[in-house]
Amino acid sequence: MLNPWRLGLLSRLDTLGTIRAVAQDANMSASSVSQQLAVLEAETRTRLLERTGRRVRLTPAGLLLARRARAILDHMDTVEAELRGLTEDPVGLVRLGAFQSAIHTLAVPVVTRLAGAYPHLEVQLLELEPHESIPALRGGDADVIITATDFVELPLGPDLEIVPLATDPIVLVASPDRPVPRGPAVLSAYAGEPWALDVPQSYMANLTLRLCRESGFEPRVACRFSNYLMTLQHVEAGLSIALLPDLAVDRRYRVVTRELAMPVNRTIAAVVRRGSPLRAAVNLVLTALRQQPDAPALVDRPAQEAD
Amino acid sequence: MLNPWRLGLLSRLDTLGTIRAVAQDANMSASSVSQQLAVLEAETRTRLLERTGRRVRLTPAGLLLARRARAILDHMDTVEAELRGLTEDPVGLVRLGAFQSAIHTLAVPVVTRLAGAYPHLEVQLLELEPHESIPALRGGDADVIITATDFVELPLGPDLEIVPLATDPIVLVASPDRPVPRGPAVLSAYAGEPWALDVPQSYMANLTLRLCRESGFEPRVACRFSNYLMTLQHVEAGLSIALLPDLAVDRRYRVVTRELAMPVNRTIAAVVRRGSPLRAAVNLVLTALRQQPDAPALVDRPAQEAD
DNA sequence: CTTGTTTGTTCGGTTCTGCCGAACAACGAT
DNA sequence: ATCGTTGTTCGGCAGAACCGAACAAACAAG
Repeated sequence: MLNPWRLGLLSRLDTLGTIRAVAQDANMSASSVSQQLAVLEAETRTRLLERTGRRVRLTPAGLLLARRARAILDHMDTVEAELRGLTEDPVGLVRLGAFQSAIHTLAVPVVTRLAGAYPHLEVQLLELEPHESIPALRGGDADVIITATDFVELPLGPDLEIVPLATDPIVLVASPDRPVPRGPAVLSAYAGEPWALDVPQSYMANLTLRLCRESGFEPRVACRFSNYLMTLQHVEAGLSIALLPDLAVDRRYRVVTRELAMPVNRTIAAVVRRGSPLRAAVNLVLTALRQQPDAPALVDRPAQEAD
Repeated sequence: MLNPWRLGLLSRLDTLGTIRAVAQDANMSASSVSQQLAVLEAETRTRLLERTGRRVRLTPAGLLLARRARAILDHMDTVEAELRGLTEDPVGLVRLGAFQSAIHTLAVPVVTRLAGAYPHLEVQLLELEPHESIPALRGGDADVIITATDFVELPLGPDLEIVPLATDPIVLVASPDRPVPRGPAVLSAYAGEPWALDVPQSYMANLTLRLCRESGFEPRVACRFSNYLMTLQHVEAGLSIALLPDLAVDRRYRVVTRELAMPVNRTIAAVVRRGSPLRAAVNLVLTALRQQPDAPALVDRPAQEAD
């Protein structure tokens, strides 16, 4: 683990030229500076200094590290400043875009919770499907969006920051009156059932068709709805079964859900614009989204350490 | 000064959820983790943790810092990796672009010095004026360029990295046979002299005209050369005086130089492409450029520290 | 309601890192 | 040749970081 204080000493050595000057500038003794730089050399296992005459010069590696050190310290300063700017209480308007099934399971609870706790914060809710939410975010028409993809790593580019929220498994949903065995569902067992599908070419319709065909049958289409709630009603009435994202299954409907024997997971993530320091209000919404109790936690990175 | 080890603990807390898990993951006791996070809160003077029930949750500020911590640690890892990649000895071709007057004062000495010390390193020298060197660098036709501007902060964008090398003062140059008083030169004293100018619309010609006019006279144009060496010969012969960048004045010519009473300085800087890790050979050339003994050192940044 | 387990925090003692001053070695200027 | 300057090494000390134990609080189970 590279120590930034030592990096700062190296950077100062680059600009001031002599160890004594660095020591004076940092209110330390020259011996300490010498020792710390030696430690830095040991940690990085690289010769950074070169004794030439009675002074010291930076090796190519040392000079590179000195420049990079400045960038790192700037980075840390920026973060610190951003953190301080977050102290002020969150006020203003935050426009939160979410796709349909995320609205009532994620967005609405968050908005109601925040509305009670932060009276000066206004959260505007926009229904934006994944394909339209990214441009809206980039164009400044939304401040935070909730989107879903099949991959954990979204190829969105460096101008956007992704905050994973949860994984959303695709589940089989059926009426409790129907004979549905417990445990993970094997699709081929439902080959003869009437299926509720999304509208043609939509994400879920394509996915359902693909999974059914991979299981060896062509689903019998009982209906096509553009709205998950109508699908749920149809299923609840015992008229069909369907594949839906778990998030879309409102628990108020009398339906049973089963995970798939061949699991299919989407990643639900919040996205914000990067670059300018994050507004306190926006970060608050982000935090509230992550701390939804019913959303399964998502481990995103083990944060490896070096010595 | 924000401690990255502590930041790492915070990041792990974000992903693992509980302090004990962090302690186990980091081979520490839970008490230490708790203490270190408390220290982090004190250093940043911000509440990062929130006790909720018998576990702990991150506040909005804490969650923001955890995410930023990951970015910082990634940054440091990247630098470390780059540094390790620099250990291998520098081989290959480095194309160094420089403008005319920088070639024989900066570039050539560096190339000759490196040629002796690093037999596997090949440095190709290209004459590139400032206005054409930047596109050449961006287009991959050069690996390092030496350029000059009137401002220390070059508005080049985030894809290029600037390494200040020296400041280059504009000086008055005249034949030693001419009566030139010692000390800084006041231009109005040379109103009647014959002037050697660069070609019309060139940088130095425009600058000379502007400075003369600001001093209250129109210079009498004795000649116009596109090449500083020809100008120097003309001046040496006693036929004219001229304003030239100090770097352009080859000491082999029998001329005298005077600083200006109203100093005009250009900044000489090296520029490299940012983004991909720096090649060892390129960094070596960069280092050699910075360590030219006759180039006046340039203090670029005091590297401020916070506690 | 009580008990047991889990979680985070506080306290006292130990270990280790970081710092200083002095002494030392090398270089360069007078 | 002498002196001042620069960087490094060594012994000693202060403070930071760590651990284990004890404590407080919350949730689950009996």
